[in-house]
Amino acid sequence: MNRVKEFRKVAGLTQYQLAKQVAVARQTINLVENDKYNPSLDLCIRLAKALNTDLNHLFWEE
Amino acid sequence: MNRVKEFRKVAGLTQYQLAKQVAVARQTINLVENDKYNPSLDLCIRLAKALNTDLNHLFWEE
DNA sequence: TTGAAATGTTAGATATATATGACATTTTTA
DNA sequence: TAAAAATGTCATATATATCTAACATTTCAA
Repeated sequence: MNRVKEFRKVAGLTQYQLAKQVAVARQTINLVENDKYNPSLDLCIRLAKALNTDLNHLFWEE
Repeated sequence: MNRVKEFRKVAGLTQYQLAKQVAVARQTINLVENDKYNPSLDLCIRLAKALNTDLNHLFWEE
């Protein structure tokens, strides 16, 4: 249960736009948002930067 | 440049002990500590918990 | 100052993250 | 409400994280 979708919405981005910004396929964003798999640290960091936040806010529970 | 080695030392653990705690091979810990690759988010979270810290402290720069 | 423990590193095998392409469904907008 | 845009999902392919095993080097205690 990460918060990528939530932060993406706040940033006003579509999955496609976010995918382009972090240089992955749109499907990859979709799968990450729906907890269908386990992204690499590198991708997590790129996502956090693209969404103007940090690792804890996106991926750390409690 | 993550801080896994630093936190592991503070916790008084060897690479082998930490590896066992987070259920990976010792070599995986070694490679992560030396930035030889890109761990999965899941492993990062297990490492943060095992070292009593969080994602930002271990892997977020600045 | 030797021997044991810890760490670094390599090679080959396997599991899985990620890509591409395609299509179905849902949501949004004209 | 129809068309367009966004999202969900599947299949196949590829890159790479992670495993095991082995050995070399460094660190540390007796």
